Amino acid sequence: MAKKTFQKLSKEKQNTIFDGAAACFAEKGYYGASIKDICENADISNGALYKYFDNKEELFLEVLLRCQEILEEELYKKYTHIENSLKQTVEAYLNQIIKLHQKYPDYIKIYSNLGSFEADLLSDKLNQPFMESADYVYNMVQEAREKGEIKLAIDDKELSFLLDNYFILFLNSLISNYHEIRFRFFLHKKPEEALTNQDKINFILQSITPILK
Amino acid sequence: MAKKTFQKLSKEKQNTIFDGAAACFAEKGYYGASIKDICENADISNGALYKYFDNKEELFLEVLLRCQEILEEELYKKYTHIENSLKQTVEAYLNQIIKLHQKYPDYIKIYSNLGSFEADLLSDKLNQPFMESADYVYNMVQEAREKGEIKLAIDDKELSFLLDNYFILFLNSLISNYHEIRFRFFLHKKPEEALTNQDKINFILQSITPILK
Amino acid sequence: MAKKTFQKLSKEKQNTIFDGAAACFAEKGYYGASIKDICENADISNGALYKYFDNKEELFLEVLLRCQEILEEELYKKYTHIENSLKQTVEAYLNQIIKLHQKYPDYIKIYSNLGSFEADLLSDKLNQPFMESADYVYNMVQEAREKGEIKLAIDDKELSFLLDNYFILFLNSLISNYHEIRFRFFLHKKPEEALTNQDKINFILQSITPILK
Amino acid sequence: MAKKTFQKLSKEKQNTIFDGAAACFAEKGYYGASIKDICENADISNGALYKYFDNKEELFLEVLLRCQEILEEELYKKYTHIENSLKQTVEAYLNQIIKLHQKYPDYIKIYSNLGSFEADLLSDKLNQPFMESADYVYNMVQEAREKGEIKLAIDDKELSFLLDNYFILFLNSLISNYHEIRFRFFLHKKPEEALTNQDKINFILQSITPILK
DNA sequence: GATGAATGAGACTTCATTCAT
DNA sequence: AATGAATGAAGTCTCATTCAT
Repeated sequence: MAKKTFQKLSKEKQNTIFDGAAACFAEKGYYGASIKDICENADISNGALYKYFDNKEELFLEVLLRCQEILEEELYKKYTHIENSLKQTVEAYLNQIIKLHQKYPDYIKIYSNLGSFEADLLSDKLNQPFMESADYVYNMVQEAREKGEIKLAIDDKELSFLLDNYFILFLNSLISNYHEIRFRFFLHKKPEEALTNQDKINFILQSITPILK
Repeated sequence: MAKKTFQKLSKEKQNTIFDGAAACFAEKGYYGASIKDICENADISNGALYKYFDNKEELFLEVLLRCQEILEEELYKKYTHIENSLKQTVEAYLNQIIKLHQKYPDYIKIYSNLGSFEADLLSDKLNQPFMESADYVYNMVQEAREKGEIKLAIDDKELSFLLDNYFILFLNSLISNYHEIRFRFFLHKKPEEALTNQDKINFILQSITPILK
Repeated sequence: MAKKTFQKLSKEKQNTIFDGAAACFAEKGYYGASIKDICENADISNGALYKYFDNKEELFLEVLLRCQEILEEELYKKYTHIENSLKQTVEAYLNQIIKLHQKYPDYIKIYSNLGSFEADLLSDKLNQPFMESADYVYNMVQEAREKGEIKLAIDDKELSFLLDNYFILFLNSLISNYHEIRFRFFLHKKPEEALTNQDKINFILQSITPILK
Repeated sequence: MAKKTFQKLSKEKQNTIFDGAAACFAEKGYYGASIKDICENADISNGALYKYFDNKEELFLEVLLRCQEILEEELYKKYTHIENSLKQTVEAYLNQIIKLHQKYPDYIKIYSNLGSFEADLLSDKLNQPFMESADYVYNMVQEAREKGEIKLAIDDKELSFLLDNYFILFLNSLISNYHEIRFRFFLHKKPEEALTNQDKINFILQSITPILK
């Protein structure tokens, strides 16, 4: 946990610091990001950082918690209920992921790489994994079930897993070149053709259509 | 490309070196892995590494190529045809992923993190992204279609994307704590309950059953 | 240019660092001098050096500027006017070169080797070559001409070049074994005989006598 | 001294090796030149070098001896007698220096930097300094004296020193940017004006004219 | 509490030299 | 005799962290 000194700072200042750190971690990863760069990005002195956090690892963990906070605030809180159909909710959710990525690209990049090296390295320190997304999707499916929207004889758990897969890999495609190319492959896009986010959304919506009534 | 000196080594020695390097890259990522550690792991002297590769980056790229080679040899070559039903093929493929992971955990970890920081950093050097998997799955679906196995009114591209999502996220669950917990969540496993790979396979097979005849 | 951190140091500390570096560069040249040795000589930590200068090359250039500064302060500023005869001025100048060499042997050695490998290597970085000496000697001759001291029908440019040759090669004899032996040869000194600086000065003065009235 | 293995090689091969080494030493100095580069330049294997010479230092010393040999063969042997006047001999000698430099630029660069760092470092190993040039010039003056060519009341030793200064600094101007600029300064050449070797020769000849009859 | 200079271990890479083939 | 792969010490430079001000 961050030191008291840090907690006395204004929320605004705290977020400025997290933003600077997130930018560095997103660009180069945990090991690649240097304290010097982070301090410059966060607009604080080298010494100040060590007044706020014990060390680099603690700072990284705090940035991860800030990720969680952002997802909570910007994604899950906004979609507690299905307004219309499941299909529309899925579309809205995918669009919200895009907005989220536009607003917080660095945090999203860090989050989506959680499965990667560094996160595992620190996983024993991260008490509660980020299962908000999964939880949210499960609720989404349950509501749709109640509204009788689901045609296919598929279990709620299975369907929510299936949908969450789309969300995870769509998010990855915003961040990783590899996943962008993977979408491009399955959409049969030629190298010279543009691939828009709307193309990907349409593809996903098309994919789930036969599942729904 | 690796230097001549490296190519003169026996395939066995070459692989020993790749294995040592892969272990380090898998554990700590590109930036976190040190040349010193790599050399100790690979059982070569510090200087020798630089007789074999121009620098750390080239070594990493060569390890990625070795990943590709392993996947090619151990996964795709073995499943060119659907022997029985699509469902059985999916099951066999998932089991093959497990075997592959048991035999080459480090390479698989590196591969599955390709979407991450470092890989993107080097992505312009990686000429051909790893789309073998996607290609393989697409063929799998086409064959199933010809055999009239698919019930759901879903496009080949869409279904193969859906299946490939399972493969990717199943593979991730072997490697990343986060994805393991995610499976656990969707399978409604309690913290004290064990989660076996067979559980995950059954869950996936169950999920795709309504899609098939 | 040196970094701010360096410029904040006291002049004394700055010169201590330059002195340490100069000693190493004088002894082993640019490539031969190691950062480790330089830091030990300069009594600073390895890391500190890189807070002061971007890299070894910049440090070397700064040492060269310090050379220039020393020559300016200790040689040229002190002899702006011919007090007595040209001959006496030449003698005084040669003696001043000796004092300078005694006080700053390392800087003088570096300066006198400016024509050498490394300096040329860095010559595009050295904006203004060290032509102070040449300029000074030219003024010396002009003043002597005005005072009617020159007998020989020789141009000012030619005479000043001739004199500057003596100064350069006298300075070299203080530093380089080769040039010391060369003096010894022309003075017909036997191996067992001592060769003093005064011998060399007398020889030069004797040489220019027939040129003067 | 080079090992027997080296001495068994043909003179041609020996010189090829010296040439390659000289090119490296001339470009980067003793410490800056690497054995790897030298071997590539000399077109021999890394191991062969150590069959021919004990180590880098010995190789460097042998290259210096080759310098001496070249000077001997190409400069002093060709001018044992004054054919015409001293002035013409000086001119011929300066032109010969140019030719020598064109033919053996690397050796000449090394030679002219003898006064520098590395040479001193190794000076105790260099048994006989290179006084051939000085000796040659002294003879030149003695012959001129006998022929009654010298007007100025100057001693042979002094005049030969004076002349040798010209030769040394003219040679330096072919090699070092610093000495080139120095000539430019004394010749009052503007930065945009070209400075040819003939300009420098004329300047020197003009300078010595008043000394001669 | 905040600064940023200082530290020295450790990063990647190159080096002169040795030695098995 | 010749090769060039192997060595590991040492090169320059950066790093996370500490500490005097």
